[in-house]
Amino acid sequence: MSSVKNKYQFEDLLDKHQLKKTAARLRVLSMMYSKNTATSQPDLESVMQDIDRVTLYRILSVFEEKGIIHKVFDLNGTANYAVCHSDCEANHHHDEHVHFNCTACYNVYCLNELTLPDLKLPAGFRAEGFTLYASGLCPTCSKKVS
Amino acid sequence: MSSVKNKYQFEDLLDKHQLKKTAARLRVLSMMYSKNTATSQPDLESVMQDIDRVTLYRILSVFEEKGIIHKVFDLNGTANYAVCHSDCEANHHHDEHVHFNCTACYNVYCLNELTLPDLKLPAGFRAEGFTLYASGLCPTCSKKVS
DNA sequence: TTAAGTGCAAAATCTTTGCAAATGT
DNA sequence: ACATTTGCAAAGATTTTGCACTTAA
Repeated sequence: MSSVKNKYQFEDLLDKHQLKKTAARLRVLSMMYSKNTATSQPDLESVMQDIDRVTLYRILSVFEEKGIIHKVFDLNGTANYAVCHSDCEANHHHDEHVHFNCTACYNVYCLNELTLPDLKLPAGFRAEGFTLYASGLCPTCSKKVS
Repeated sequence: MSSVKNKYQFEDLLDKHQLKKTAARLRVLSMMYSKNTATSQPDLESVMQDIDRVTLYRILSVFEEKGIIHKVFDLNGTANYAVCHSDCEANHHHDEHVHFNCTACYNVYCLNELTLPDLKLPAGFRAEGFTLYASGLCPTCSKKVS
């Protein structure tokens, strides 16, 4: 997966969704693509202190509507946002993957390469989507402990 | 599973955890055991309007600490609480089961009878717990639609 | 030029904290 | 009687809304 993108690809991405290419949006995109973990509103705020808190809320919100990012809740119930992959459509996300929440650093990893095993639900339940949350130690924190 | 309990069993449960048997706590227990879905703070508030909002927060909080209930977040990131089963210990919950979140009525069902299939994580990740969230239509809402 | 996006102020929620009064044991 | 629990008020935190100013196209 080509998670590394340059400035022009971010601009294209915004174009594609009929969003204006503002500095704030480009910075948010650039930050989110540079990390392999999901980003929360507090994360964004602390990194981009010169951008208004409300603007960040609105950027996350419009990116989610357009299907550029998707939302995932961590162990504390805080919303974290991660970039979507090509098969994500607006409001119909391919979030059927595994999220890993580290209990030490609280980072949320999207493990896109894993597929969920099939699962039979009790009679009457009609499942449309699945998300598996795993929690424990991520590679980085795992090293520090052992 | 004997999810139906009477007044005396709730009192025993509180006793066991060295909690005083107050009217508010007994009512919360009774409500949570009578449902097969998880309960959110807003749920509780609307049903028990005569009990102070803060008291409900504190009851949920102490029940969770003692391992009487466990927390699960629904699709909207709202905390929902469900009664724990016998193998739940304080701060070490057996929540390795499947949660089903209905997209129509937003109820959260704990499907305790299902076990999670094994899953291999990428190198470096040390998983301690798993929770699978399924979303779709619950039996009740499923009937209404078809 | 003008529609979209941003910043600021303020409102609306949600959650926590402190303390006095009430309750359970 | 005494420690716990509750209710109320108020503080904190988070998220949303309205509107004037700014910016991208």
